[in-house]
Amino acid sequence: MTCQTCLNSHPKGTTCMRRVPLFAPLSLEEMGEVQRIIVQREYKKGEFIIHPLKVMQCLFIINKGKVKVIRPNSDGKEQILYVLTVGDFFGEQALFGQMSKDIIVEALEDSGICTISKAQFQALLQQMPQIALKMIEVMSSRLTKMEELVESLGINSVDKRVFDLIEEYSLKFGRKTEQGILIQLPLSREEMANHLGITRETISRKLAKYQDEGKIKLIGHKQILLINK
Amino acid sequence: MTCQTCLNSHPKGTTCMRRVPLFAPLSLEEMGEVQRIIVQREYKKGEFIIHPLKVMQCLFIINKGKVKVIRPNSDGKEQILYVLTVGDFFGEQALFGQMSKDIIVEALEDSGICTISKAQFQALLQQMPQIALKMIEVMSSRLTKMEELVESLGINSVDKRVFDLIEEYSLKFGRKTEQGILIQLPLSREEMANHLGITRETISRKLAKYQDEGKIKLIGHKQILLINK
DNA sequence: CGTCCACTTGACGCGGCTCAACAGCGGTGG
DNA sequence: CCACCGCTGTTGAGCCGCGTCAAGTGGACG
Repeated sequence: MTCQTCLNSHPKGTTCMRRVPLFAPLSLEEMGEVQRIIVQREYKKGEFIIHPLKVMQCLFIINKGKVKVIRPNSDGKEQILYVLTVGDFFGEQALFGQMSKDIIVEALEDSGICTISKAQFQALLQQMPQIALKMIEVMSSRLTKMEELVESLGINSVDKRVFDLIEEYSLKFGRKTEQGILIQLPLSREEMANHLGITRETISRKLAKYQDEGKIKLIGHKQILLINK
Repeated sequence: MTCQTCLNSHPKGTTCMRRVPLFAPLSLEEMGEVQRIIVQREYKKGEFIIHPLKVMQCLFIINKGKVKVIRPNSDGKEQILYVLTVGDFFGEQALFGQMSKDIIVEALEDSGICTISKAQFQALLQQMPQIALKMIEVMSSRLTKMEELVESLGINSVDKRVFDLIEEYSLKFGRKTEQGILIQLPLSREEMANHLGITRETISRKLAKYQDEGKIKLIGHKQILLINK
């Protein structure tokens, strides 16, 4: 199956690949070539895309939706490493040796994921070296992001960690309104807690505190208004 | 200045570059080419190699010694991200946009560092695409390492974090003896604490506890014997 | 409209941080 | 060579914040 969604959503032949940073440096013609080896799959919310039990050596590129990347540990806890969204890729670790087996990627909403097999992606890298350079760039910024998370977990107070997360989400998932920035939360309370290395109860209390202080306004469980100062 | 140490330590023309994973896929001839554009510098223990004040856009490759990579934060605390040693490289983030300005790299002991300027390294990547692939591989494993650290900081107890660090160092810096594995610590107590997101006092107490439990034996401040069970 | 699960809120205990005093070590200068 | 000083590490006491356990609430979704 070729990338139906891609083709469908851009009937004139231009593709959704323009939105994927990894392929940004390619010419239209080259993109067409890549397009032909892409296979798209749909995943329902909650479905596992990568899981220790079903091994799939592919590069995955998000075409629609959001996913979370998790490291589960032995006693049932989960560390959420990333929330990835349209244009992001994952699965590259498995393609370059060094795959740390127990990584789980799960769809946060109904998602469309384009996949390229290991063999074909390696051929692609040989054929279009620009992709390799772009890949280094993206991995470099992901590394920076992980380093920031390490810093946050290592030295920031819980209070700062939680508020920093809200500010990060306001940039990525926020929309400006008159009263402030309205944020569509990609994660539940428990998931946010699992990202910040704290418990669900603690994050509840912190959010309640910020609301008392007039910094934010909680709207249901899935939206936060970050109030202008 | 060309890479004096490299040339000196291998008078017959073979180079120390064989020990650098990044250049492992190159032929001898290609290594010679790379050798010619490398500039080596010596750093004293405690000297800064990368620092916000002295900007240097280079790729750095460790030829001798050890360095620590730090993220300092506004209120004086330091998060130690990595301890790098012979064959490792750093500085690549600054070469691919996205440089998070406030990273510090400091020599843990007298070190010899080979540098390649940004322009020359980019030319190298064009000319020898194998290097780009190897670079992706190394960055992928460094990413995995950071993800492990995030997991550790996020969900492991302090007790487990400290002991895991000892076990990690036993693999990297340990030497087998009759009584157990003798570890040459690359970091001081305070630095280990800054790596694990805890305080110097806490790590002292944990180590004392492990010694009481017969798991380790403290030898001065710079060695630990990890006792066989 | 009803059910259920995620979220909220409270009480309590423990672990690691803070502050403080002291010991050990290395470096420096007389 | 030793005396001094500063820095790092150790140990103790007390406190505070987050985790845990438990009960109650509300929103999301069928």
